[in-house]
Amino acid sequence: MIDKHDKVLLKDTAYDKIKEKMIRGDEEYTSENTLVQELSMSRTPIREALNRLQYEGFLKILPNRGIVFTELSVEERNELIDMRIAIETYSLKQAESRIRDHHIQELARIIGMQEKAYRAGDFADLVEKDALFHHYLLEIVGNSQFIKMYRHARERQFTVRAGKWLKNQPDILQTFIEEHRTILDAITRKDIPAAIQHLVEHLEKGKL
Amino acid sequence: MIDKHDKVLLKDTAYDKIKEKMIRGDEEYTSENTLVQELSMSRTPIREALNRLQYEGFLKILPNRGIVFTELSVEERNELIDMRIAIETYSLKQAESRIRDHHIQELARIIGMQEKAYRAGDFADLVEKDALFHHYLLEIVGNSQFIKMYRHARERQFTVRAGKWLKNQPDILQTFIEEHRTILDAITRKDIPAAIQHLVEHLEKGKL
DNA sequence: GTATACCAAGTTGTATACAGGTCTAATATA
DNA sequence: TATATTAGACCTGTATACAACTTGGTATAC
Repeated sequence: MIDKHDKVLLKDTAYDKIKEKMIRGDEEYTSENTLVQELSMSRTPIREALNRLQYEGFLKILPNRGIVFTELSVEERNELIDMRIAIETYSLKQAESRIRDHHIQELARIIGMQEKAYRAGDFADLVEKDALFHHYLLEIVGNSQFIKMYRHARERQFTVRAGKWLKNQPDILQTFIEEHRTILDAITRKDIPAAIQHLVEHLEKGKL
Repeated sequence: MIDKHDKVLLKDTAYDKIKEKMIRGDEEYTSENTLVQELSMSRTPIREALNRLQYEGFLKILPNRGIVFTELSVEERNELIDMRIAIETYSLKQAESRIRDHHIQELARIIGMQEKAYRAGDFADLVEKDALFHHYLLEIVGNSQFIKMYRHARERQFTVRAGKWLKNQPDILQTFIEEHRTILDAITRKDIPAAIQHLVEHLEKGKL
C-alpha cells in the first residue's frame, strides 16, 4: 500500500542497474552517455539515479568531467560499523521491556535458517539470513529511522568488495551463527546487558 | 577543498529555496511548474532538488498529481530523537578515552555563547549555538556518519514547526543551557556514565 | 626542441518538447 | 433531476536539444 500505482519508474530501474554495475566492480569510472547506451534509456532517469547514488555516497559526479565510483574506505567501513553498533545496541536496550516469547522464537527460527543455508553452502542465502537476524532485532522496537539507516549501512558495507572479504575467511560465517546464538541465549535469559555486550563484540569483528 | 570549482549549481539553490519555503510553512502543496515561476529556473534543477528532498523525507512526489510537503509527525519526531540519543550517547562513550582539556574548554566556550545569545534575546543565534554544543560533542570522535545523521535529524526536527514549538515555551531555552552545563560538569569530572545519563534526559525532553 | 595556442571530442548543466496519467467541471443523456 | 461522459487543464515521466566547461592532442611559433 505504498502507492496505489506500482508503475515502475525508469529512474528506479536505473538506480538498481547502476548499483549492480558497482557491485560487479568491473569499472571505476563511467559517464551518463555510457549508461544511456547500456541501459537503453534517456539521460533524465539516469541523472536522477546518479544524483541519488551520489547523496548516498556511492559515487561522485565531477561536473563536466565524469562519474567516479567511490571505493569503500577502511575509515568509512569502520564508521558504518560504529553506526550499526550505536543503533542496534540502543534499539536492543529499548526493546528490553517489550520482548515476548514470539520474538525469541522468531530469532531462533532465523538462526535455524542460517544454519540450513550454511549446510547447503548457499553463500548468498547465508548473507541474507544474517541480515535478517539483525533486521529483526530492530523490528522489535520498530524505529523506522533505525531500520532505514541500518539498511543503508549494510548495503554500503556489503556493496563494495564484500564478496572478496568474506570469501577470504569462509569460516567466519559459521562463527557469526554461533555469535547470533550467544546473543539470543542472553536475550532468552533476559540478560540484555550481556546480549548488548555480545552484539558489540560481534559487530566489532567486521572492522578492519 | 571540497572541489576546486565552487560554481553554485542551480539544483542546490533550488534545494535551499524549496526548503526555506517549507520552513515558512505557508503552503502544503506545490508543483514543478509553480516552482519554475517562483524560482525562475527550468524544471530540470527543480526536479533534482525535489528528488533529493523526497529521499530525505521532506516531501512526497505524487506521480502525475503534484508535490505534497510531509508534516513531521509525532512518531517521526520521537524516532529522530531516539536516533540522536543512540549516536550521541555512543559517540560520547567512545570519546571517553580521548577527551582532553581543550575539548572541555571549547564546550565551556560554546555554553558561554549560548548564554550570551540568551541574554541578547537572539532566538536564532541561541538555536544555532545549541546545535553547536551537540555537534561538538560528536566532533571529539569525529565519526562523519554520525555527524551526517545528526545534521539530518536536527534539520528535520527543526525545519517543520520548530519555531512554534519553541516559542510556546521560551523558558525551556534557558533550561537547555543549564542542562548543557550539567553534562559538561560530568564530563569535567570524568564521569562519562553520568554525562550520558544527563544527555539522554536532556534529549528526551524534546519528545512529544 | 620547447612552449604556447588552439581545436575537437567528450562531459555535465540547463532548458524545453512531447507523452501519458489524473482530476474537475461542464455537458449530454436517461 | 440524477447520472454518465467527455473535454480540457494540469500534472509528472521521459526524451532531446543546446550551452558551457574540461581535457588532451596537435599544430604553430619561437
